Order: sequence, then C-alpha cells, then structure tokens
Amino acid sequence: MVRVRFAPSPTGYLHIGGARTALFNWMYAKAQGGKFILRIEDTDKARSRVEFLDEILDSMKWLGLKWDELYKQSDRFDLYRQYAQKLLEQGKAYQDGEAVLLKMSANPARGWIGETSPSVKNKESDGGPQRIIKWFDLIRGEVQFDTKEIKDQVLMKSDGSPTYSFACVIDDALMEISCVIRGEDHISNTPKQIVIYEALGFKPPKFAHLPLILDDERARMSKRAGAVAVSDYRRWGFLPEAVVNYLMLLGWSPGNNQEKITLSAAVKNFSIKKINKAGAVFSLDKLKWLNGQYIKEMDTAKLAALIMPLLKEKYPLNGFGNGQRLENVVQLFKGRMVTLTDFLEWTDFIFADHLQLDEEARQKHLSQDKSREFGLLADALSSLSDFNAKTAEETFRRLVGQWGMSAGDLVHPVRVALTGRAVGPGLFDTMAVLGQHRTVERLRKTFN
RNA sequence: GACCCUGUCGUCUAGCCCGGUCAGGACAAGAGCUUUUCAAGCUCUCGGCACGGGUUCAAAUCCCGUCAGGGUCACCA
Repeated sequence: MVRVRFAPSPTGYLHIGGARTALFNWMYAKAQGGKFILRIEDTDKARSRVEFLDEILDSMKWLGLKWDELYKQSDRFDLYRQYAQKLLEQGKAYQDGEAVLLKMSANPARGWIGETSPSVKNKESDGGPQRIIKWFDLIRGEVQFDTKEIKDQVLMKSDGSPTYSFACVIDDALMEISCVIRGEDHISNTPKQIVIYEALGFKPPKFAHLPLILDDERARMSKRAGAVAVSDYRRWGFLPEAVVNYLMLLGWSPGNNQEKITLSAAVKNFSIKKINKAGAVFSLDKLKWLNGQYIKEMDTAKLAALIMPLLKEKYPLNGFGNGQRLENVVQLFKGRMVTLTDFLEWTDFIFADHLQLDEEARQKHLSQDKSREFGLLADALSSLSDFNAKTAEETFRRLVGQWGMSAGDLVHPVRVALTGRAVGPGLFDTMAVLGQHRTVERLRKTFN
C-alpha cells in the first residue's frame, strides 16, 4: 500500500515550493492508488501559529489537493517521549541536562551502531565507529554518506518537545509511510534519520528528493525574492488549475510535449522516475501564459462567477444588474485577460461611478474638437430602437462615410471618450456592453 | 571550509537508462499576417548538449577529470 505524506510546518504561509512537494506527493499517491497524508509539524510552539495552519489548509484546498488523513505532531508528544525513554533504557541515547541525544560518536559514549549492525563494515578512524550509510533515492539513484559526518543528534529538546528528525522518523514509521518525497534540502537529513530508524528498530521507507525551485539568481526561492506564498498567487488572480499545471511542469514532464495538462491527465502519466534532478528556475512569464490559456478556455459563465466576488469587493455599492450583463462584459475581455484581476483594471469605465480619462489618451485623440461629429453620432445612436454592436457599427460607418472620413479617424477619439483609454477591445462591442444610454451620454458630454 | 546534489536554447523541458533520426516542444525575444487601437490568434526567425580528455566506425547519450551552480552543516523545520 502506497502511503505518502506532505509535512508542512505552520510557521509561515504555504510556500510555492512546498505546494509543489505536496503536489508530487499527491500525484504519486493517486497514480498508485495510495493515500495522501497531511501532517502538521508544529513541534516548535514558539513559532507555530494557527493563522498559518489555516492558511496552509486553505491553500491546499484551493489547489485541489485533498488529503486522506490529517495529523498534528503537537497531539503526539507523549508518543515521542515514550520512544525517547525506550532509547534511553536501551543505552542508545543519553541525557544531557534535560535534552536527550542519540549516541553516535565516541564521546561521550561509544556508539551503539557497531554493536547493533554487525553486518556492516566497521572501521575505527578518528575515535568513532564508522561506516557508509546509503539509500537508493527514487529520483537520484544511490546516495551515500559516511557516518563520521554525523554527530550525536538531539532527539528531545530541553523543553520536552521532540526535534524535527526524531518526530519525523517516528511518525513516518508509525504512519507507515512507504515513500518520503520531499525537497532536496533534506538530502543531508536523510542519513541522520536512517540512523534514528535503525536505533528505533524501524525499517526506513523509500526516499525521493525533489529538485528545488530556484529564483532568478538560481538560488532557492525565498521570501525576499518576491512572491512565494500560494495565497499571493490566488490574490493576484491566478487560477488554481494554472498554478498546479505550472508547478507540475517544474521538474517533471508528461513526455509528449504537452504544456497544458489537467491534474487527472497528469496523474495517468505520472512516474516518479521521470522527475528531473536539477533545480528549476521559476518563471512568472510562463505561469502567466498558462493562466491566460486557462482563462481563455474557461466557460464564460463560470469565469463570471469567479469574477463577481472580486467586483463586489471593489465596488461594494454597485448592484451589477443581472448576471447576463456581467457575462457579456466577461466575454468581451476574456481573450485578453492574463489574471482575473486584469478584468478589474480594464473595466472601471463600466463599473465605476465616474469615467477616468487617461491624460495621454486624451491629448492624443481628443485634442481636436469633434463636437459636431460626436453630436450627430450620439443623435443617430440614440434613435436606434435595437442598439447592439452590429447596428451601432452600421450607424457609425454610414455617418463616417457621409463625412468622407476614414473609420479610424473617429474610432480612436470615440474609444477614449467612452472608455477613457486609447486601447481596448473592438469599439462596437465595447459600445454594446456599455449600453445605449451611457454611450450616447458620454459622446454628448465629451466636448461640453 | 567540509559533506552532498546538479549541469541540453535566456527560462521550463523531450532525448540519456538501451550510443547512429538537420537535438524536438513551450515561455520569453524578434519579424510578418490579421486589424479601428492594444492584446489575443496564426506563420516564421533567433537561440542550446558547461569544458577537456578518453572508449567507439559513430557520443547530448558510456567512462574519467576540470569548472560552474546549488543544498546542508541548530535543543528551526
């Protein structure tokens, strides 16, 4: 039975790298028909906070990574104490003040490793029992460390709480984790933990160490390098499907040149052996591109439903009429949005109380007086009994033709007059979405 | 510094295990088409096997070395 776990510590928000670790664990569990376990490593009481726990859980749900079992290490302190006591009694650990340490080197007491593992080659060198610890990493192949690199490790801290490695080993063993999939930054923890497994008499699980996500400087992504919290991406208007899709492509590939791929399709294709060894630089550009693809292909009504709460937040007093009108606006901007928040930025001319005129656009397109044309166009448009993009365009082109102007001569000034900007979607679709009343009104007010 | 991990276009990657297809795709960049603007879309272009030795008829692929980058060295996780 495949059982994997993701073990975040609630001392900060869910990191984008952590999210990818969770994702690979989740995909592996699903691909193997196993269980995905979420374990909260809150042994550091001083740094752990409930707000962070809530945020992590929220982000996991948002990403769609549901867990089968949930544990908190703070509920299990008795367990860790019992195992520490056992090691003490067996002489494999010793006490230093209130802390409990695992015996490893010659000092203060000769190592137990040589005695309990007669099969391995022991070599007396600088005073300590020495051997090579190796494991077959599912991603990296064979990795080995010399025990002389490992010092006596603290198992239980002076305050009675377990250290990371001790709690981690006990939990992974007791929760019957079959494979530990975690970041590359844990490689050097692995031999230390294998030693603890042995001391406890547990069989170590398989290990798979994921490459790290790097920043532009090729260093591990950190808070100071920009956005690392999953919740930041959510707030900026990224879709969970896009974030998940992007993250899975960092260090893994379905192998068929497919870039846009759903979680369920990825699971079908997933193989831990196809995960890369080298760190991957995070590219916001590519994430944005993917997000834009998801938005373009999303059902308009669904997209409108995602945008509605954002609009209500920005314009608390606006009623937004019926859903159909919002859908029309969404339809108009869908093809050009990269994030959900782009929509808010571009549609203020529809939802805000007052039109904001971009100064540069005004100077470029409205500096010449076009009050005669605007007035006649407004009259013609207001007399339309069926006002829509098609009839507005016909009216517009007819007048422009009569005046011997080219369409462009009037299109740009009118766009600025209606939207406040020089750029935007097609003018007649914009008019349709703005509505007859406001279109006419803005045309009449522009030069008066 | 010690130990460990890694090295294919600027970036993410396919290919590597089982040597032989102009080293394929995507993002970004550049050009064009389309067009009432900006995007989008479509087409094209640019650009890479870190370096040096081997092995071999043949090396991105196998072996060795060098260099470069990263990670870890807590009573933090």
